[in-house]
Amino acid sequence: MKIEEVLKTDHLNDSKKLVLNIMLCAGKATTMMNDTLKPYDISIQQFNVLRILRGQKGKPANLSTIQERMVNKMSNTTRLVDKLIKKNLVDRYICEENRRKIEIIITKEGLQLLEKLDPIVDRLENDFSGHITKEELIILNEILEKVRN
Amino acid sequence: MKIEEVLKTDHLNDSKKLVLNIMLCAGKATTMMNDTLKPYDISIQQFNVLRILRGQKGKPANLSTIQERMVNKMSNTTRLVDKLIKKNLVDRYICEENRRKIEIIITKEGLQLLEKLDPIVDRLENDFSGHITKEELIILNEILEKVRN
DNA sequence: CTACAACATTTGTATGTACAAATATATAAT
DNA sequence: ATTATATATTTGTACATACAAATGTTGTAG
Repeated sequence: MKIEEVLKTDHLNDSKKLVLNIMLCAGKATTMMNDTLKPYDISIQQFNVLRILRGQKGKPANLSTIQERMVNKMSNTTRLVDKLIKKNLVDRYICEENRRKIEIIITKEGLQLLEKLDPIVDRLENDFSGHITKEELIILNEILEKVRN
Repeated sequence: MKIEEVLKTDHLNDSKKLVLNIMLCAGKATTMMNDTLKPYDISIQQFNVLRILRGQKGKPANLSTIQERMVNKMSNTTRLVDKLIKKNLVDRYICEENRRKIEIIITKEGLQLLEKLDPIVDRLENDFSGHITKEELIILNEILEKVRN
């Protein structure tokens, strides 16, 4: 479906189209992801935090480190982590060397949940680019990286 | 900057990269848009509703019509419209033929605000695709439409 | 040692997103 | 006419996003 049909409007220039296409695609990805994660009682952002913590390979992460690496800008990592603690997916300690800092590590339950989710999320990501060829996928990523700068 | 650097992770497959690239680009567009609209005390979603109403060319729109045409799925058009009414940018009436329906029209102030914003938003949209060529822009839109289906 | 700036996190408020339940009105079936 | 069903909107709750202000901690200049 063309952008113009979605918005029931007349001709749009290509720059306007790009912004709308990006937003619509992001909306689609978000919805797919939310629907997939929902049965596991976890939000996209919570899932992202867990993946970042797993990437630490045992080393604890500060709130600011997590915030830096989040895909979407996160303006409230504190509350996000609170929810993960309630679900026993992460633990939080005060850093002994610098008591301003908070150290966060993923629990065994957190790691188990991620292992269960990994193949499910992989499948979803493949589905998301299921309507384009391998070549188009590569071109798309190249141009999108330029758009980001 | 490569996706892997952003996330400080090792190799990612192209499907995963696409989802991340889309989300990062959408985040960039959202931030640019928010920053631009902020001085005018209006959110992206409120701006979108105003544009939809202007597209009606005098005809009133129902809440469900607005909802259909929103770029991002909107699960709460009622409260969004409430805020626009408070700012005198739209008016709301109960439809006489079908009292279940609500008719919403843009006010003169709403139209004036849009006229002021139009060139500013156009510039922003051009900036957004400022790092890619005209040809890349066209290819990008073509492939993104396939991704959306 | 004290005052002050810098840093890291937390809290508060407004807005937006997702979904379910509630309300109100219109249409159809009996 | 009464009941049931569909339609259109509103309200409630939980979570996410954006930003500003507050809190607590560390490092440093005097």
